[in-house]
Formats: sequence, C-alpha cells, structure tokens
Amino acid sequence: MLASRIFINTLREAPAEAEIASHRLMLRAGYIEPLAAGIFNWQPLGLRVVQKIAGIVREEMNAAGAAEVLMPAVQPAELWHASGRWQVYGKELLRLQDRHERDYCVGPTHEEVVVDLVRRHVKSWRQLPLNLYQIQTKFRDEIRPRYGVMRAREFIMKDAYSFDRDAAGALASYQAMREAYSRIFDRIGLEYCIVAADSGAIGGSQSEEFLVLAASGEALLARAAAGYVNLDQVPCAAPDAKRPAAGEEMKKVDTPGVASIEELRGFLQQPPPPERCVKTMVAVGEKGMAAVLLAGADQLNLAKAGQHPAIGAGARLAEEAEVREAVGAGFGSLGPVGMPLPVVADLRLQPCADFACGANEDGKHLLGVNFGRDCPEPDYADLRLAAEGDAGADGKPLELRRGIEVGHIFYLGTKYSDAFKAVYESEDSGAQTMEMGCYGIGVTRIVAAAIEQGHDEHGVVLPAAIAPFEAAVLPLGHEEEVAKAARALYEALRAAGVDVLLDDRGLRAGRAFSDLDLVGVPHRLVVSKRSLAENATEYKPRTGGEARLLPLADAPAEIAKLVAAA
RNA sequence: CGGGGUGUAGCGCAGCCUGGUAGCGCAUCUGGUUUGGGACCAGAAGGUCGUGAGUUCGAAUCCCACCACCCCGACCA
Repeated sequence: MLASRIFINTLREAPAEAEIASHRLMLRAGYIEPLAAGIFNWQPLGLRVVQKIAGIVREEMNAAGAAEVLMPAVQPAELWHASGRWQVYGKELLRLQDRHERDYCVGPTHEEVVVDLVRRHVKSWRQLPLNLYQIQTKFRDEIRPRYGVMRAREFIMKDAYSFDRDAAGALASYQAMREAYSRIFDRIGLEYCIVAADSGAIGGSQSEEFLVLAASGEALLARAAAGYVNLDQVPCAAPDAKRPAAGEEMKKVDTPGVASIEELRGFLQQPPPPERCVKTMVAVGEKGMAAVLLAGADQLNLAKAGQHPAIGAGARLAEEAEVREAVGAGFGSLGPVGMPLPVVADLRLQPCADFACGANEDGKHLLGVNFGRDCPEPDYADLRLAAEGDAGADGKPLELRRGIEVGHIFYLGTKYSDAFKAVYESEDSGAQTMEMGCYGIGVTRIVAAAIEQGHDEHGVVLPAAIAPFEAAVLPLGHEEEVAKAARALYEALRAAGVDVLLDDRGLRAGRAFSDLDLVGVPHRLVVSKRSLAENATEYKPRTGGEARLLPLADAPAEIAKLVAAA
C-alpha cells in the first residue's frame, strides 16, 4: 500500500469533544470521524484494523464449525411481535416505517431473524447441531452514546447462534464458542478475562462475558482465585463487632436542603462518622418495593438487593415520584424510623448504634437513632458493593480492575425456539424444540478497547495482528537511489508476506515519524543515504527498542519473523 | 428524560461582560531557502459567527425559541 493513496488524515490536535484516550487517538490518527451522535465514518486506516479483527474472528468461527451468513439490517416488525420483544425492547430499538406504513426496525440483534431462518429449513435431527454467524452492522439507539466507538449507536458486531438437539448439545456448543473466543482474544493479543455474567433475571441460564482489562472500562472487576469476577458478585462478610449500647436520645433536627450523607456531615456541627450515618434508598424488584439501608460511605449492590425476597429479581432504584408516593418524603430525607416499606439493612449496620438518618420528612434528619428502640430491628442482608480495601476470600485485600466488555456468550435454552416453534423430528422421541445459544463479539468496540490498552504519548500502540499495517518503509531524502531502494525493500517485504506500507508522501522526517507513531505501525524501516552507505535499512520497533541497522537483504525475513512472533 | 456546558475558517481557540471593519496558532495554496523527530522567509486563499425570530441606526456580542454536539446522572445485559 502506498501512503500517498490511502487517505491518511491525521490531526495534530484532537477535536475538543474526545474524553478518553482511545477516542482521542482514533480521531487524531484518522481512524474514524463522527457523523452524528454515536455514528461514525470509518476511514481506511481504522477500517483496516476492523477488518483484521473481523478476519481473526472469521477464521476462528469457521474453525469452530460455524457457518457465515449475512442477515438484513432492517427487519420486519412481525418477527419482533412473534418473540414479544417489539413491546419489551423499548426505545433502544430504532423503529421505522416503509412507504406502505408497515413497521420495521433496524436490527440491534438477530435472534428473531435467525430462528425464523433455521426453523424453515431444519426439520430433522440429522441437520443439527448448527451454528450460524455473521459480521454485520447493528444499531442500538443508546440513551447516551459516548467514548467514540466504545459505546456507539451504530457498530459492527459478530453475532452467532447455535442450534442443538438438546441441552447437553447446546452446552457443548457453548463450550466450543468459549474456546473459540479464547483463541480469538489470544490471537488479537489483548489482556482479557472471562467472568460470569449476572444470570439472575434469566434464571438457570449460563452466560459469561469477555472483558479487556483497561482503566477506562465500565465494568468493575475483582481479582479472584481463578482470574476475575464481576465486582457485584463478590460477597461481603458480616463484621464481627458487637453493637454497643445506645448512648444517645433520638432527636429530630432541621436540615434544609441536605440531600446526601456528605452534605449532612458538612451541615452538622459534630457529625457522626460515616459508618454511623445511615443512607436509605428504595429498591424495586419483581417482588416489591423495600427500603435498603447502608452505612454512609458504602455503595448499594443492586444485584444483591434483587436476591432479597422483599425485592426480587430485576431490582432497580425507585424513581423519586414513586418514593414520594410510598413514603411521603423525597430522596435525601429517608430513614428507617416510621418507614412504611419493608426495611432491609446491610450487614455492616448490625453493630451500629446512635446513628443519623433521614426522618421521612423533607428537610429533617434524626440523630441518636437505635434499632430496636426507635424503630423495629430490620432484616439484615449482604447489600453493599464490595470495595477497594475489603478483605477478599483469601484474606488479602481485594484487588480491583476495570474491564471493557467485548464478548458475551449465552446459553439461551428454548426461549426463542419456543416462541417461533423451531422444532425438529428427533431420532426417537418425536418433535423436539431446538436448544439455542447466542454469542456476540463487539468488533468495532475491540478497536477502542485495544487502544485503551495500547497507547503512549506518541499515539496508538497495537499488536501486529490488528495494527493497520504490520510495517512501514520510510524513504528519507530525495535521492533517486533512496527511492529505488525503498521501493525494492517494500516489494521484498510484500513478497515475504508482510502487510507493509510504503510512506511515499515525501514528508519531512519529523512529520513522517510522528505520523507513523500516531497511526500505530509496529515496525518501521527507514531507508536513507546514510543507511544505504551500509547497504542497510534502519529498523525501529514502535515500542520497546532502539533503532538498529538491518542489512537490506535480511530485512524482509527478519521482519516477517518479528511479525509472526508477536 | 433531568442537570451542566459548548457551537466563531479544516483543527485548536480568542472576541461576547461593556453592540460599531471578525481575529490568533496550526493546517491549506503560491514562490523561495531548507530536508533524520511536526523547518524558515515572503505572499495568498478560506467565515450565512449553529438556525430562526426579535430589540436596535447598527447584533458574533443583548432578548426569545429551536437545533446539534459534549460531560454528569438516571436507563440498559
């Protein structure tokens, strides 16, 4: 590839809107360009990275026995009515009508389409198992797209769907996908982990997430014995302290405008320590609504709240209006005394006496409150989100990391095959419903995740497997012999199987160097009068090494070896 | 959807408070000198100041409405 011909649009300064490193660098390196909120043009350099990732995904999916298809981006509403998701999916589903006013959506996922396809063709047990996948553009109308392609509305995803005769077969397919995914992320060359996903709402289903470790990740992880787990799945032990006797009388104080524990402590002359300031929130699940109590500095773990019988699965925080209707006071003034809802307290509050809390009256708080005396003893449960510094299961302090979700595998059971009557004639027991799994990889998100993990002050640092080019040949100087030798080296590298860029733009040295650094080319080969005097090229890796001379004759094989070893 | 912020040349920004010829750096174009980590000199081009409606002799600047984008939150597996 010639640099002069492939539309390299690097920026010296990053556009102001970019917050995180990957977004900034993808704009600066000319990988992407925004077109609308969460919608991007992929320029040639960025697209090359996308295609390299997609290529690896495709190879491993094929190797795992999956067959590639391509399903439409626009899907008829009837399919979504059949699964019931036309009602359920909400505003994330971009809906539209054609000229005949028939309803369609832009596909955020393809369970409906693929089940419809498979049920019409698969009739016999002999046709199973089957795994169909595609690499295709999806659209999810995110409430708030952000961080460039990390959380975009339009994005490229690999989605696969497995169909098996029975649950055992489906779990084998699941396992095969798990292994294929591991090979994919190994080959891409990122530091990643696999964690169990919260399966509470689905019940009994198996689901795991693949996360790339990066400081800017949205998912919180904790190191566990084997790898990592989602932070919200880390249990918190009960404190072993005993509750001291009540030492204060309960009294009500005016606290106008105080809406948080921090503000309360700032407002009071002699505030109790945070562990004796009780924070009250209201959670709603499928079983009902309850007040949840936590020590002031702790965070609520909604997944844990959902396990309490008074709340139930799918727990969320209540809206202020719901709270006002149920309790008569708004956020910031809630507390256990006179609370009409069931009260569940975190284990850490068990030894808590003489605490401060809201009075269930706007602008008022109570001090010197004691369970058992001033209000009923609450039900205690593990409710808080584990935090940095907690003791882990092995007694050592919990180690926290963040991750970016780039893959998700899911055992589905018969949820969709039931809805679509995807049945086959079994070998011995008549008509059977197919068992399904679905498996996603966020291809474009991986580009951002890889850059989050790989960058420095000069720009993008990508593994050779997914860099836009594996190597670049850069002629310096205007001598005829330099241009000729560079061209020859470029051709030799191509012949050796290296994906190489010839930077024939004739830029000044400094500009060319910083451009190649910014764009993320892992291996740089400079050809100049100086190097030709030694019959050599000056080789420099993007990171972790000094420039050194390589004989021109050896360079192609040497670089091919370095690329293969990466 | 709630809160905050920003829209001025391709990019980064100043000007707005206190109304009166639209500016700076980088990028671009021309000529020249340069040529190993974003060169220098000289010249040039580039703007419906987000859109609309007002106030005013006069609006980038003041008022109102709208739109777009960004950030925080809520939402989502």
